[in-house]
Amino acid sequence: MPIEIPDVVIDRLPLYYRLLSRLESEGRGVISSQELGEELGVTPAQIRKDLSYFGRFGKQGRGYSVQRLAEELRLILGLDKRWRVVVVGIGRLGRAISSYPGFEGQGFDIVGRYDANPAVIGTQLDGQEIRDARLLEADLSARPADIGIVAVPAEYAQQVVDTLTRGGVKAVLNYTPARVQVPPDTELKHINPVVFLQSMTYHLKLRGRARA
Amino acid sequence: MPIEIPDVVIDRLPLYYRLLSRLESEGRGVISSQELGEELGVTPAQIRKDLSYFGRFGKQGRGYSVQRLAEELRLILGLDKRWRVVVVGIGRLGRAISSYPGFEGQGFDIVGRYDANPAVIGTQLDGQEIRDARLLEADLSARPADIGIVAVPAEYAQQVVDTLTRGGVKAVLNYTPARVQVPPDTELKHINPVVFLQSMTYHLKLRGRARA
DNA sequence: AAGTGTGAACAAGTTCACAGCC
DNA sequence: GGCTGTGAACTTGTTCACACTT
Repeated sequence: MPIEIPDVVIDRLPLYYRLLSRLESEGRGVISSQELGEELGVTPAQIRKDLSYFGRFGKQGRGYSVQRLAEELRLILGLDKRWRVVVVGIGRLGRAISSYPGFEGQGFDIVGRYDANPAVIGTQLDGQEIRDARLLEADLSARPADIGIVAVPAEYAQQVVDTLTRGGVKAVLNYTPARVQVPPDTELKHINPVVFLQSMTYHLKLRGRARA
Repeated sequence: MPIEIPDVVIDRLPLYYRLLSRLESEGRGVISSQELGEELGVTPAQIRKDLSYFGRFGKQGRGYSVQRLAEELRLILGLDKRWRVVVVGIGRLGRAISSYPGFEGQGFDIVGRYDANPAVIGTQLDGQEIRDARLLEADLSARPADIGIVAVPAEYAQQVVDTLTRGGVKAVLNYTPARVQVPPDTELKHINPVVFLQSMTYHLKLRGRARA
């Protein structure tokens, strides 16, 4: 692909993929951009344009083969591979995330769980031992990982991220409210529920539903 | 404000606010858009433009009063009010979310926790009883809530959301992978870690770090 | 001198609309 | 006839650059 593909497009693909994947399992054969759009709340033109960055997957007058398109999206997103994920910080949140049943089926293998709390280190979760966070760097050099999920207290976020990137991790999902720095070749995304809520309250306030 | 404020602008305000709030507690008096931008990875022009939608908060030649700007953002985002939040689905994830210490300090009160599992109903969490999800609708009409957080199994997401909106909730944070419908006057945001990971693997794949 | 606020220029992203193919 | 793929038109969002204020 010679031209640069906008990030917003990439971010929509998993949405398309999820629906296609469901339709595929339901045995649906063909679908139009019209119908996809209705289902997803996106304009049909948007979907066609997005897909056209990657190739011509549809048939005029007919639509898209659900199976074909799902497979193409798997390839585009790299979901035909398995990805090695480490989770650092096995508190309440880290526990919930790392046991999330949705990862495995989508090609994400939790290959390591780390914590700094002596009461937690050495205990088992889903049949896997939680390891001392100090071993993270050595573990990564022995057996690299692709993705790091960070769910430690905010004040440790940066040092954990540094360890991850030094260990060759090229994508970080940060559940901490701290903004962290990563090298330019590393993907970084933040998940912070407070930020989501705060932008929603702006709209709520305009509707006058606030209480003192 | 006569003109419409873009949603992307609203979404950046909590980011600005978080930094300002930290600087405020550190006693920092004044800051320029330049420095704010460096700290946040945003251009100074972006910050000035965003703020200009809401008023003139800076002083030429000087910058912004940290305290003043933090206060203005609190007002804009409605963070001077307290917001009533109910959490539906108290499994591992719902438990982690609803006990997240960041909410309370930011004006979000968890006023109700609901689950459908008899083993969980009636138990305590942070000194609050987990209630039968079937009581949600009645509870909401007696004591309304502003925001609903949904962490139930995906197949129940829509019916929970319907109950919430029927009960007058005007903002929903959906932790479920299911796409749900809400009335047009209701805010809806999704948090789905798999979607985040899937868009990151697109970039990872381009760097050739995948394993079979 | 330094830094805001903002119209104007520019860039990015979305939708239109239709030629072309099934 | 129906629906894709895609340039072109349009809309939205970002950056520039400078008049203005302290």
